[in-house]
Amino acid sequence: MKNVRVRFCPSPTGVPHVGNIRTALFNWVWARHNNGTFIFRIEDTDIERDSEESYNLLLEALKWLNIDWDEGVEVGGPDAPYRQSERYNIYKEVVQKLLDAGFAYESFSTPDEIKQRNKENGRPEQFGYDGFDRNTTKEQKATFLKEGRKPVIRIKMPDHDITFTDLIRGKITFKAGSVPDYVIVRGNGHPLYTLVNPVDDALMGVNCVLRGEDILSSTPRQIVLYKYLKDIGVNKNEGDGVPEFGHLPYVMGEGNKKLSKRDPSSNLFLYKDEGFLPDAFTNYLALLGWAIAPDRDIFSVKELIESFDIKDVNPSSARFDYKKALAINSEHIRALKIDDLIKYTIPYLYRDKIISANNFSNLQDGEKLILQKAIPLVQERIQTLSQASSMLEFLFVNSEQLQISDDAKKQLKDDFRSIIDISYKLLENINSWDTDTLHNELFSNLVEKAGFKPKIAFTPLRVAISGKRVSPPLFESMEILGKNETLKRLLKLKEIDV
RNA sequence: GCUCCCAUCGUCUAGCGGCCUAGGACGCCGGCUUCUCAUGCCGGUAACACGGGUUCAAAUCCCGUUGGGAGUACCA
Repeated sequence: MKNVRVRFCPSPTGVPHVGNIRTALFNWVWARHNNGTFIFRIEDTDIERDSEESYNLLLEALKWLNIDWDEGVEVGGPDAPYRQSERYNIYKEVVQKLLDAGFAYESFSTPDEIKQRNKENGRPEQFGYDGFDRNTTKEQKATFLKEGRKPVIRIKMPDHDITFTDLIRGKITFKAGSVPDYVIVRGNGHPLYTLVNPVDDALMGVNCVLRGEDILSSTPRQIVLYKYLKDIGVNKNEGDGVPEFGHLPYVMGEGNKKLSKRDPSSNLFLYKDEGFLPDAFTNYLALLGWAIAPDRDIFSVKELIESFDIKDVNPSSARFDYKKALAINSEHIRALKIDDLIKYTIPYLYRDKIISANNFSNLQDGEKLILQKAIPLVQERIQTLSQASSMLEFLFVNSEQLQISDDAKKQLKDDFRSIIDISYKLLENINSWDTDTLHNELFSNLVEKAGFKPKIAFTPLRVAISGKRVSPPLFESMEILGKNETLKRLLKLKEIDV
């Protein structure tokens, strides 16, 4: 098998987008599956919109999902630099060669003139450029330059059909004449994406291009350029120099629209902040357009890499379903070993000011102990890591700080004080303070002897202990809090106004 | 307008001519378990867009229609 060389080449604008990152993921997985090379290049030729902040967010995004790269920004490589803003000399040279070979030409027509000509010839406005300047003579050129015109540079498109085999969609043919001669360099000398993307892929020997289907229709013109680049000797790829293409289906948002940058749910960091596990999010992303088996959809990154085949990717677009993503995340959380779950949860608890440090070893001993006992209690109850904060907060405050929610107060029936009384007297005299004893004693006294229904008996205790209507298991929570604190909380509830 | 892509339950998908009275997952609705909430287990709901072919046989192949989407920039 040939050495697969794929790349991810975003332009650093805005915050990392779920659809974009899915593209990065599929490239990365395909590289790893084939023991190939994953290149990370930055396409920052749009001075207006690109930002350094956005670049850093891109790094952070890939780091979060554990997507690493073999060549590219930060790590370097044989084809450095990997930021296009640092490669202008290269492009300048390539353009000159294309011009010399007659594959590209200077075009002096202004947009208005093109529009005007289309109108005069009865062509629709969207027809685009008409090839008018292909044969500009030296004299005409001199006149134009004297007029102060600055030409753009266009690629000469051939007049035959262009066919390629898409890895995901099969054979695709574009009719001759459907793609006009397109601009590769602006009038001000600034190279455009249309040039730099194929040029860098050619120079870096990228032989497999996996990208969103939104650029499917620009593939024919790129194919032409790859061939020209091969002819002028700036294309490392074998054969005619054209890489393989695979156009990934869209990730859709609400309605039938591509998940847009404006849609808040497209922001990758939303999921990080909510506490999606990186592997779980990767799992879900991979499910958008691909399946590991007919009857399974939970898998590890390792399994993904082993099983992934770009040819199995579904060509139709997929909707991002938050609830399904949540369900996948929940399953991953439940499958975690306790120590790992603690490790993953700590940053969120720290962020929410529940605990005092950002990693386990810097925590106070008491906090460590609580976490080790409490995390198993919430493992089956949280769907995201950040949910642990609100669920566990009551274990990290004292009885004075504990808030009793209105929702919890509503659960209290008239006789709750007597239940608290009985419980208090009972618990006061318990010496072995563990879950089983607490359960047995409270159950036999409140339910069996006093005749309360379990739900009636334990609700006031739950409210007293957790301050909430819903909490982790009651007796376990009491054990973690300890006798002293538990009794204080019972007293506190007794004196509350409802 | 022109070019190109897409089409199985509400959603993500399995299916690549017979194993399909279409399988799984999420969601939703019931039930059981139960100290709340979850988990777990059991059950239910629900789809091949339409019309023509090809074939002994079509969700699967071909054509058309309809519907969705993208491109048609001196953005990427």
